[in-house]
Amino acid sequence: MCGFACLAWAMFPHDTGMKEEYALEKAKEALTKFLQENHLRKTPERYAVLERIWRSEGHFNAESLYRDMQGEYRVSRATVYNTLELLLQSHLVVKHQFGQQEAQYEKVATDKVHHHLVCTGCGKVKEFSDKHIRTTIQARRFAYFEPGYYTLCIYGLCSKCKQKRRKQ
Amino acid sequence: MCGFACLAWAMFPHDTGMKEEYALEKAKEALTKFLQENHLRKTPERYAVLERIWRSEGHFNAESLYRDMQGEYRVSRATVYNTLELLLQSHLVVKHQFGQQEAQYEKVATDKVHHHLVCTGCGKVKEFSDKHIRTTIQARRFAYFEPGYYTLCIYGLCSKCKQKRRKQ
DNA sequence: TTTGTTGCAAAACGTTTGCAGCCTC
DNA sequence: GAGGCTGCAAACGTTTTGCAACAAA
Repeated sequence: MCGFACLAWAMFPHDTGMKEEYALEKAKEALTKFLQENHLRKTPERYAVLERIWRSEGHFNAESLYRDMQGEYRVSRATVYNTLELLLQSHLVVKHQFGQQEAQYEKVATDKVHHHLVCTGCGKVKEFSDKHIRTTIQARRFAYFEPGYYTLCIYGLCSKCKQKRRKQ
Repeated sequence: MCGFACLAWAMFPHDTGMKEEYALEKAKEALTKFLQENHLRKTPERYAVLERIWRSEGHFNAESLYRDMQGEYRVSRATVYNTLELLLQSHLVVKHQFGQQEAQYEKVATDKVHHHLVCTGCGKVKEFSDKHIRTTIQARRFAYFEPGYYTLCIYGLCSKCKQKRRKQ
């Protein structure tokens, strides 16, 4: 048994060939289940946000999500924030706070649990995967704490910024 | 050789009996070295901020640091933020962005590299140490990235919030 | 003397909140 | 029909910025 009782991880097992449609459908089901269990309403806005996120790749922030949705849907900023909070609670989305800038989100659709390299020079964020690190962290148990998900950020200098610093 | 070229970790090796005075003195030396190497000025305000941090324990944020310093020293909020940025760059201080709240800082004085459990229910942050996790992460090398420090946050529910959720 | 650094206050920024009206249940 | 949820805009709190004065080099 994995200490990380993460709905999404369990739902989307290792399957690199998984169709996108299928993933979106599964995500919708998970959201529906979550809303029902918590006696929350199944509003079209909530599904619209979910869809928009599932059609995109990589990191995004609340503002970019809001902007991207204008035109296609009519959803307010407040609803974007509200819905992100719900998706966070249902483990369909993960939130990162890299620099001091705005929060970054990611869908937990694929099984690609990864870690982050954040350059303190230019602020760029790269991803990397390390099975050994992942399993080590996920194997850890806690007496009075139920882990849901984790974020590992390694801060340092990318090669470009390292060179810049040398020249000075 | 450790991939983490962290000034502070190298400077303060495992030594649980280290005198606080000594640690402060070492930290001042490190700051001086950093300022000189980067052609920055050794202002009294910068050393005052360093001292105040070194006399405290645990996490703090910019505002609490600023407030605590009023009376004893006369340092502006802007200088607090500026100096924290310098201490961050010199790896004398580490910065965390837990929830959506303000950033938390910590001195890197002792060798207690630790990880964090963040409760998504009440927002409380607990620390834990795990040598296995630590060494696994620190052993990792990167082709085009020089790691400085890392933060590992495990988000989940503390036992109190877990019980609350059940009752609903 | 030069110019990096300071204090102050205003501005910026992401996020949250209050409220009237809407729509799910 | 009740009240959870929405859009809108104003408010919030943290962090950044602009600028004149100061002081380290």
